[in-house]
Amino acid sequence: MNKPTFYITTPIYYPSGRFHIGHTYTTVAGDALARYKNLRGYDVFYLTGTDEHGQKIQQKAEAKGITPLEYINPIVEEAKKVWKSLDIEYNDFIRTTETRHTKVVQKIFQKLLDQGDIYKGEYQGWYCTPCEAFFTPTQLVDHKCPDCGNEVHLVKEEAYFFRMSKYADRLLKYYEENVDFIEPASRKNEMINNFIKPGLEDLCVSRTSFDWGIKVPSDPKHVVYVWIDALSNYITALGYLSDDDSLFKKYWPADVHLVGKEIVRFHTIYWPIMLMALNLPLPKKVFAHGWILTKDGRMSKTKGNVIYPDVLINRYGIDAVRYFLLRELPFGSDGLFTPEAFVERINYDLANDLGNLLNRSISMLNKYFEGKITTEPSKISNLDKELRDFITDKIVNYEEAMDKLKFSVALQEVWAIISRANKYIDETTPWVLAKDENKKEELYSVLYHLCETLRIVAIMISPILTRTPQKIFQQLGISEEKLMEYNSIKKFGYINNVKVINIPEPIFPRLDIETEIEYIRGNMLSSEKKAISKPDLEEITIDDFNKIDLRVGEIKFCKKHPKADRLLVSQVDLGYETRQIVSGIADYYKPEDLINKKVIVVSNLKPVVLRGEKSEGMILAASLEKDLTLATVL
RNA sequence: CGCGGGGUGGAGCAGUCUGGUGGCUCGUCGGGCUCAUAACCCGGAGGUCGUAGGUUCAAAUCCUACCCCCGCAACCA
Repeated sequence: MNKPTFYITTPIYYPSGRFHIGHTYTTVAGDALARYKNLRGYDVFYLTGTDEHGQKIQQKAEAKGITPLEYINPIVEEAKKVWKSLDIEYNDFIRTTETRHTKVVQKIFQKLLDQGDIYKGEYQGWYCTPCEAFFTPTQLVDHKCPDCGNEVHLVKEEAYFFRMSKYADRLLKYYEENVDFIEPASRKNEMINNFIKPGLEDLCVSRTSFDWGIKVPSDPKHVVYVWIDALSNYITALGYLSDDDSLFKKYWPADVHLVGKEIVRFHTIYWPIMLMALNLPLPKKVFAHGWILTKDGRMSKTKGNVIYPDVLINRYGIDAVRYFLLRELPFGSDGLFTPEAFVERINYDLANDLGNLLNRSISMLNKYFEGKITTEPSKISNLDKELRDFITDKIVNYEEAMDKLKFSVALQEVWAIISRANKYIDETTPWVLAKDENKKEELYSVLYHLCETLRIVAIMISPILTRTPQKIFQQLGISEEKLMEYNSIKKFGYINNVKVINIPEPIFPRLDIETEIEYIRGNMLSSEKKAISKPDLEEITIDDFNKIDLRVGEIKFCKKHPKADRLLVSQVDLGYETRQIVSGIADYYKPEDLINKKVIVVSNLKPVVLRGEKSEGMILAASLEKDLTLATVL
């Protein structure tokens, strides 16, 4: 009676803009895993949600003159719509602005404070005024600023800290004892080498610089910073420390936290340590997937290469999108999205291999047996047996891959079956058998095996393709529940007494490759235009503008910054004096190109020191996509 | 010497831990079939497995050095 439980989470997403295919990727993967585990008899809980606090949202809302919630709500509604349009079946959607979350976060914070894991301290640091930077004692060189060599002084700013270092050893031990905790394993080494070995620093867990957040109960001028606020959603959603914590008792610890590789650190260091401090069991696995890249690198609005899921869903359907995401991109490493790959995958795999297999099988059954499968065939040929053995074999591989979250591998295994079935038709040549009345039984066996294979395939793809299995069942004339159950694929020969549809309909129409590539490209570009036409910034007044003093200056001398890759150091003659200015343009200009150039300079910008070089002003430049050009004067 | 990932037929990837036929998808060339969505099936061509050394009977795989690409970090006044 008691099913084993399986708790899956996605990260909670930050609703500061439209959700793109990257968000979709994680969420679809989680959904596929949830559906798979469900099929395999687990009691699954799948959680997603949104992380709604923080300075950025506060600023965006202010810029529009609305409250943060007024700003967020439509985005969240939109996100839920997208998930619905992808058949994402989450068990809960948590928003960090909900009371069930904020109340518990306050309790957690207070608890950690009471037991001494969180303490009130200062942004204690040795502050270098010219550099405007804090340094730890170990970073100082001869008690002086490591960058500029100036005197530093101790500065304090009130904040709350979490004692991370206290738990470092326990964390390493947990890594050792649970080798599968972080996957892929390469991420684990990265965490250990980069962050744990050098020594964990206490983590600043409150802010006073903005107030859109959960107030620290005992000290309301502080808000709880993102770490505790966002990460704890995984337990607050289950009712931890609430009146009803039955879900928490049932499902915690999580079986898998799905995360992008950019947030591995938070989930494999901060989060486990928080849980240790709360004396709770740690999640069993944190799985980091890669990014979806395009030909020219990461997706970004300014590059105009962002893909939004709704564009693809509306034109190609849910299953095409879900299939592509989980088939084309190896889960765990970065993958490439190209319009070509997308369209070709749909045509070759879905339309040609699977769709056509269904189509040809059904039409033959109609042609030769009035569309009826009655009983199991009495004689099994060698070819039949080969097909059966092949399928049995592939099911084993499929399960292994799914259990390891290797969706693309799992789908390959299923498609191997489809491919084998297509070959089986060639080998058995039903159209030849049909001409010989004595081969009637043999012919029946072939069609029986094809229908049964299609039934098995439909079940195997059901975690990933949510609509297609129903279409296959419907065309095969299968309506009995027990013919759709997962365990029925383990033994060949379940199907009987079905009458297939009279005229098969293509479940994936073939696409015209060129047309569709154009279409997708067009939609990637249009997002670029939107990004440029709508700057999301506050207006300034003429008085604000007049504060800026712009001067034309001539670059007399320029060199590479000795300690920074992307910086150039120029001596700029402003007429009344020569200034040294540091600019982040080394990727675009060589020092010698700049000499004698007349540029526009912000002359009254506060001087700072950048990696040891003083900079007294700013040289203006304009950038579009990858290019950057200095604003020069002829 | 900051950290990590990667360099495999024209394209995109697997294989590397546990040395011993270099595999998959697409493209390309040729053949087969006609049940089917001009789909499906078979075969061929095409690879110094980044470079140079080393270990070994044997290296894409192990060791050493180097080159190149991509992220992160630093940093863009």
